[in-house]
Amino acid sequence: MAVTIRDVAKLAGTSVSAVSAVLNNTAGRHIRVSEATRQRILQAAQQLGYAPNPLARSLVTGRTGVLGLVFPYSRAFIDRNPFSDQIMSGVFEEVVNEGYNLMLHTAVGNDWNAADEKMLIDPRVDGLILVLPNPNSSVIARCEQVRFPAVAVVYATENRQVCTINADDLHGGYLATRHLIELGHTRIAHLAGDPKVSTAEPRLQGYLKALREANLPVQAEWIIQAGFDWKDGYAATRKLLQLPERPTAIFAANDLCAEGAIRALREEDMPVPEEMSVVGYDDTWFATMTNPPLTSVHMPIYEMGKLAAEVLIALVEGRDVQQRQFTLPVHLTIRQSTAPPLKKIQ
Amino acid sequence: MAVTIRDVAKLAGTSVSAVSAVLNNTAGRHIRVSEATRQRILQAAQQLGYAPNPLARSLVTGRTGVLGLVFPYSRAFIDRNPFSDQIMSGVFEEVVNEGYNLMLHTAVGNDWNAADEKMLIDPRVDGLILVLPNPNSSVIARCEQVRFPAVAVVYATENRQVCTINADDLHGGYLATRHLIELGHTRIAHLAGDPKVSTAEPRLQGYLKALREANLPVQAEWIIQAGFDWKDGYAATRKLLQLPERPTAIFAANDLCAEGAIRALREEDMPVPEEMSVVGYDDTWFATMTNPPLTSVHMPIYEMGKLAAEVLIALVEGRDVQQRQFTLPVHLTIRQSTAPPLKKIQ
DNA sequence: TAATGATGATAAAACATTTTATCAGAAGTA
DNA sequence: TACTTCTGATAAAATGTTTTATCATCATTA
Repeated sequence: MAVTIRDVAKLAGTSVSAVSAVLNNTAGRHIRVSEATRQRILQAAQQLGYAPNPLARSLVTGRTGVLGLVFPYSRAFIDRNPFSDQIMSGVFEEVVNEGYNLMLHTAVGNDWNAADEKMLIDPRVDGLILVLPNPNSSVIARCEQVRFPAVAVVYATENRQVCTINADDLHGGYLATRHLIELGHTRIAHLAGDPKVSTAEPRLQGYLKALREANLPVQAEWIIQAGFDWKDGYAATRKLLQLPERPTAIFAANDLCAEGAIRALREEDMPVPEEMSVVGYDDTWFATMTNPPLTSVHMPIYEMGKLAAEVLIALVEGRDVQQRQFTLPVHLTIRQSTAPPLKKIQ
Repeated sequence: MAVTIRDVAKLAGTSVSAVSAVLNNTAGRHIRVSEATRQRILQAAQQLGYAPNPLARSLVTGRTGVLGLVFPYSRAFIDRNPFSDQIMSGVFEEVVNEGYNLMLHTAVGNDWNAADEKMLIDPRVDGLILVLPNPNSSVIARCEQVRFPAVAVVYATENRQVCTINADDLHGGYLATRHLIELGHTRIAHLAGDPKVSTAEPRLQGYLKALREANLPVQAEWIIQAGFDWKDGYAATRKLLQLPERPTAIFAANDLCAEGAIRALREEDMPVPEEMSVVGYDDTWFATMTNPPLTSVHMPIYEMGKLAAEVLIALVEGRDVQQRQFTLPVHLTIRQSTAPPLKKIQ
């Protein structure tokens, strides 16, 4: 059906190996071919519209030019989280620029079983980019075990064989909280993220660090186990507002969580930022769309995706990567959801 | 390096073909194998942790179990448009459920050149899902020409060989406009989408149809060529507000465009919906996040993605698909951005 | 008893490449 | 002249499967 290398060879009146050498620009290495036949081959290939079969090629070379991108599958995560878009966007940019292709993988549950792992570590891809909430995922261990090229976008606490990429979430939590302190707030709540997700803990630690540094007491009931979804922020804030002693500022787990908080506040007629300051996290495009626009810790998500692809490609191509762990800097983007606290007239 | 079928055969003390037959559950068709050796083979495969090489398998079977998903590459489209997420989410759901894999493709420019087409129509994928703004894209033509299984998610005006999937955008435009008319509006503007995108025109036609049906005059300066991005809605609305005779309601090209409109109105201290009603389009999760939450035409984007994958899989597996064009229904989701016009006291 | 048919199994072909080994002839060198 | 080296090229091996063809063996039947 499709035109093969044999057809080209026949039309050019030469051998299969000569065609292969010419079309891969590898003539002169093992196989020599004269300029005349070179031209004949090129012309024949052009005439037949020949395209090499990547499967056959990969089978013998052991390389496919395809990278696997692994996402934790959850409809919520993919559907309504700008995070996944941006990381994919970054990965894509690099992958396309470097002439690679991208294969998408996912798990139906939260983690992977042995059968899934076998599905991931697969000759069809040269390497894997693992976007995982859980740094102890068995997939990572498996990749390390069989030395399959992989880069994990995850906040890894321990030293790992696999390259890991994360943002400085500890500093992010610190920046957000310090900003509120500098505005004059002393009663600052934190809506913490899902503790199963690796970024939740360092953000909380950053929050605590800033409080300690300013000699502010840590109020246990102002640290609420919320989550990364919109509804988590909403529910947590409602809980917060029922406390006898209310905070004057909220540092939310991420932008969606912050939006949930703003809604709960709006329902209670507490204007943001006048009566309550709110800081988000991630600083995706979504942060500019809320009302008021969110002050948020900027996470270089796009850059993390791009870097992940970059490192993986280096690994795949055999270049040695000296660095094991990459921690990208964060910064604070100040918008209109934060302001000094109201002076209480007593 | 990796364990092959030959290793399994050797350990089981049998032939390669027997192993293949047993592991593919195809024993009895051409090759017969006794229960005893069957067990030996199974045990050997298990013991060695054998996984078949998909490349080699695909090379001979001509099937890969991989579908290609083609997106128009634009950073804006991928980054900040809930549309792409949802369609991908739908495709993913079906693909995972049916045991297929997904390969992501894109073009750096807006369309594809001949070299790109060769890259898309590729033995590595069994078929293509084409998410294209332009129904006249050469990729579609190419797929039709070489009879490569493909499904296009696009509003196709003409009858095509390739299966196309779209939503009833004409009816959507009609629903949005009729809703405003029923609220009592008589001066309704439309911020039209990019005419190069195939959904723009039918939405405009639906708008016109509703106006005609209600015997309302069509005011040319109230139909503004805007676009599908946030900034387009913002700019168009500013233009609209400078007109001597202002409308009392706006039907925007999509939700992002509507949000831009709301912002421009907020800057001019025109509260929505009191002084201006705004209707969006798409009804993604984003529509619930704006202030006020958007009345919007619900597009079954997720379902379109899912259906696209479903149809393509049917095509790939050789089941005959009787229907060529699939048009999914839309409906209106009413929220708080629309209200009756203010009664003018004269 | 010879022919037929079923059973269990294997060898070999095919898939489309790349890579390695081989080979004939020309040219250069002792 | 005889030996080596270089040049242009091809045949064959290898990649890891599935599929087709072939082959014994044994039971069944005429």
